[in-house]
Amino acid sequence: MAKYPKPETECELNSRVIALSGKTLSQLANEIHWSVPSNLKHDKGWIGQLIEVHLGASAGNLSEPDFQNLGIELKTIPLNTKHKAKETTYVCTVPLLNHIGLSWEDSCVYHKLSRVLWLPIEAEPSIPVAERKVGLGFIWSPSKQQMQALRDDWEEFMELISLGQVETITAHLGEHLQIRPKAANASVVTTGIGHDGLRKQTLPRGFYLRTSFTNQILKSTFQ
DNA sequence: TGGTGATCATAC
DNA sequence: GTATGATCACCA
Repeated sequence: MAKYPKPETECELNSRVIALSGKTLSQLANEIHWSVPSNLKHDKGWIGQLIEVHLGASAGNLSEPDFQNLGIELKTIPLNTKHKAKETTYVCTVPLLNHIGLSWEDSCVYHKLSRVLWLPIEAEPSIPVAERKVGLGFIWSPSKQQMQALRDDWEEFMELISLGQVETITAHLGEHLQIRPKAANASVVTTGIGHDGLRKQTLPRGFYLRTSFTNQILKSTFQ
């Protein structure tokens, strides 16, 4: 029997989230005999994976929700001293090929964000990783307005991509969603559509949620 | 000092 | 390379 079996219901997941709130990362790491890195420079996904184990998320690299049976995606939110989101949130890879006719409802952004368990965690560099505390997580779905806003950004991006303008897209575009590189380094390439309409090797990119968007979610939840 | 562009680890 | 998990590092 696993020490942290997967939660069977949303209610059960919620109780576990409440149990995690207020705990430090060293407490959580000690429970599963993990050592705490002194910084996250070489362990950028460490906190996310630590939380996955504690909540009984299906570990692994499947392109499925973290809690498949519940259809819920887990996302940690790094907070600064003002308790605001410090970083943008990665959503998924940008489809650069075979996206013709792809509808919003069939997009990875729509699916990933339809139901999310947000878990705020202290992330000030001045606080040692071990002493950082987990906040109170909550399960969220986009409001009608948020959904429409995300859709508007997504459609704008997908139009540019289908016109072969991927390389003109910068992180400045998009009100709530943005597109930035998502790769091991700048020499990684994937196939996309060039400005001439032909296939072209280009840098893989991902969709990210701006901090203003996640902060809006935090505010409406905790105000 | 905040946001954009770049990068890190790991499984397959 | 792509998928998972994100934060780092630098420049405006």
